[in-house]
Amino acid sequence: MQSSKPQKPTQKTIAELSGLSIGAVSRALAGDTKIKLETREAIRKIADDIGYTPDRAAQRLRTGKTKVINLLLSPHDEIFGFGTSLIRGISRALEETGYNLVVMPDFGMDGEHEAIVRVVRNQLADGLLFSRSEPNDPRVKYLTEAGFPFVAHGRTELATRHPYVDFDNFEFAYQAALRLINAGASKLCILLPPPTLMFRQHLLHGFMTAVQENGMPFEIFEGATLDSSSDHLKSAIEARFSMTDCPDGLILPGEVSGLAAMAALQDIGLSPIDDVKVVVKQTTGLFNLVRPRVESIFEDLPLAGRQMAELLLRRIGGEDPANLQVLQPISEAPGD
Amino acid sequence: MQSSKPQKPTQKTIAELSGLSIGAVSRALAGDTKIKLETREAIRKIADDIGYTPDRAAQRLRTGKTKVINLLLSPHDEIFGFGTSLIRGISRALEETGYNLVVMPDFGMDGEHEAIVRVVRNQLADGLLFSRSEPNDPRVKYLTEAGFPFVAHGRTELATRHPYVDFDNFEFAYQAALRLINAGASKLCILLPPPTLMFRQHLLHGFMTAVQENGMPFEIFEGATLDSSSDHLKSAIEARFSMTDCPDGLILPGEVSGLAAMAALQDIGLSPIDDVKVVVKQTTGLFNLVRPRVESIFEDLPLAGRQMAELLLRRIGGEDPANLQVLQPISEAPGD
DNA sequence: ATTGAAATTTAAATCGTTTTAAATTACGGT
DNA sequence: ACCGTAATTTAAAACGATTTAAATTTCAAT
Repeated sequence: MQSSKPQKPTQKTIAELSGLSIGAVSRALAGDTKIKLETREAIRKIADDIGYTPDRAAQRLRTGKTKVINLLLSPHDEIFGFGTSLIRGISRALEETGYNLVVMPDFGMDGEHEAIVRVVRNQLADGLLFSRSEPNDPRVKYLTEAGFPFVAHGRTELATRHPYVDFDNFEFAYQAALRLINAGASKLCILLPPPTLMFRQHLLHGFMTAVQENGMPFEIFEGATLDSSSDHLKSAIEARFSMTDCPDGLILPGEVSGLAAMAALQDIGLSPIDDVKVVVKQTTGLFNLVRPRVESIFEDLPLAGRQMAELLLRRIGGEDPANLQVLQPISEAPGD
Repeated sequence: MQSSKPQKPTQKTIAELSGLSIGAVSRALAGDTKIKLETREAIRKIADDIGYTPDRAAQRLRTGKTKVINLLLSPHDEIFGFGTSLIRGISRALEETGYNLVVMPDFGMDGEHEAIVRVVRNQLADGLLFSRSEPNDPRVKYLTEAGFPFVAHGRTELATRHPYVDFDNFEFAYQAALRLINAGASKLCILLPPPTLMFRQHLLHGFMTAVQENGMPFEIFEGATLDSSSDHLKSAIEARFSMTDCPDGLILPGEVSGLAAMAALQDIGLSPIDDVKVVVKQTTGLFNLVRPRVESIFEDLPLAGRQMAELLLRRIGGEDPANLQVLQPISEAPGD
């Protein structure tokens, strides 16, 4: 009676069913033209009929290819849903490729490099994705040297050209400043990421270009960075904007910081519309729902994720790293 | 000169170095007491010295254990950073276990069940996590039947007791209603998830209990659910609260919907403080920064993720599913 | 010394695939 | 018919671990 377990079909099953050898089956399924077209089709059919799917572990053991992409998630998600947005984009690109996405939140900088080394040395993945690049990024250096495929979110200042997807933060800051100027602000201020991060430079450069081209008074916000806790950022903003000479135009390159700053302004009795003009970077639809409504410029994170994954696959496929670089332009899409 | 590639150390390397057989090495590293303590220590030492780590693919092929946990990410993130929060908690629990977290966003309900079946049949993971349980959840049924380890976020109405982690949404709605009543609201309203989702029942039940115990007028919000797009929800709220008999107390069990509702109220000239009292469910620090400040009740998602992973590991370890159930109480922590 | 059971170790099979090298079959040209 | 080459297919060796069954060693008790 009762059949003793359906027994997962393997190439051996197909070999027996077709009377061919396992080797022939393997080649046939791989589409090797050394196998007669006729036999290839016959085998393909049997495989489909019995619902054969190759065993990942066996393939991986034999070939060394893991079919795994690793995403290093930084603990600093200064933007709401940063991780999820990226993940969604990546998964989209990986959807039909047979690749799996493994996420590794790195708990503190301490373990991060160790984690990367482990992935490379133990062949835990075929490629690596990470964000928050630094001018002299040690991850980029290590991976480049090891010849391990990766795509960074953000550029670096390293000499060797490596794969990246970056948002045009120069343009973001430049346009944000222009908007403030057009709105009538007379002294501009921008909140920046910590100096270690590459995109601080781009933001700063874009900002400086705009203020200098227009001869505007300005200041770089001190006392907090984009990575500061909301509490800290909020009190820092309150402190600065309680003073008499405070700026009346503020650029906030992140949603959390945008919200924190607006709360701060309102809590000390300033209007983010009339008293201090605000421009935020938006990555979700969040600011469409925040009142009062402030200006925003959109960064498409799911798109970035998709592009990162696509570049990574091409890199794994052997393409020259120097050609795998994408600079994402700013857009005003609502991002929902 | 130049050594020809460091050659990743395997058990064979250790066997040669120690003069023992591969089998002995394997047992020794596994801590098998059939191997003399002395030898075990010697082997352990060699392994550490040469930096041996077992090959995942080989272990997986031989044992059938993947050391992979699969997370099905739903496209309906009605809460900001739902995915990331959960992921963070899960990763925390998996940190030292050797398990990897693979995330699979399911693109539409169509592919979801297919994806689950594939994971089970192809042994793509040792266990599965997913959210948004339904009263008669097909995933729970299938996985229970297949004997495949899983933990659901949310309970079901199924007869067999299965592992879950759930937030006490009854208590959330109950307490939220009480707060509105205490704040002087005279007619309460709650926004609910779609009828297919289990937690709608809990919210509804908690809400009804509170209004009936206090003899309050009430209504269930119609025209939108927690899963509606922000745009749709916003116009629905605007429509309803433009009418004269509208409620003056509103419960919003999600951050996005909370924000959308507040925007709607403000846009039609109502104050979320004076005109319509609002209570939202908070899962991040978001609402600490939203002005005007409204009441909130906190759901700890990273904690839920950690608990889900812990239960899953215990389930994989063979524990009785019926005992692996956690009901998370509400809390007022700021959730940052 | 000898025996037998317990303690320790080894040899070899196995998981499911890919791939090298060898074997077989087919076929056009003489 | 026969030969040589091209076209197909097969047998067997990996990949690196775990595990069954068998072999060896150890050692207390006679």
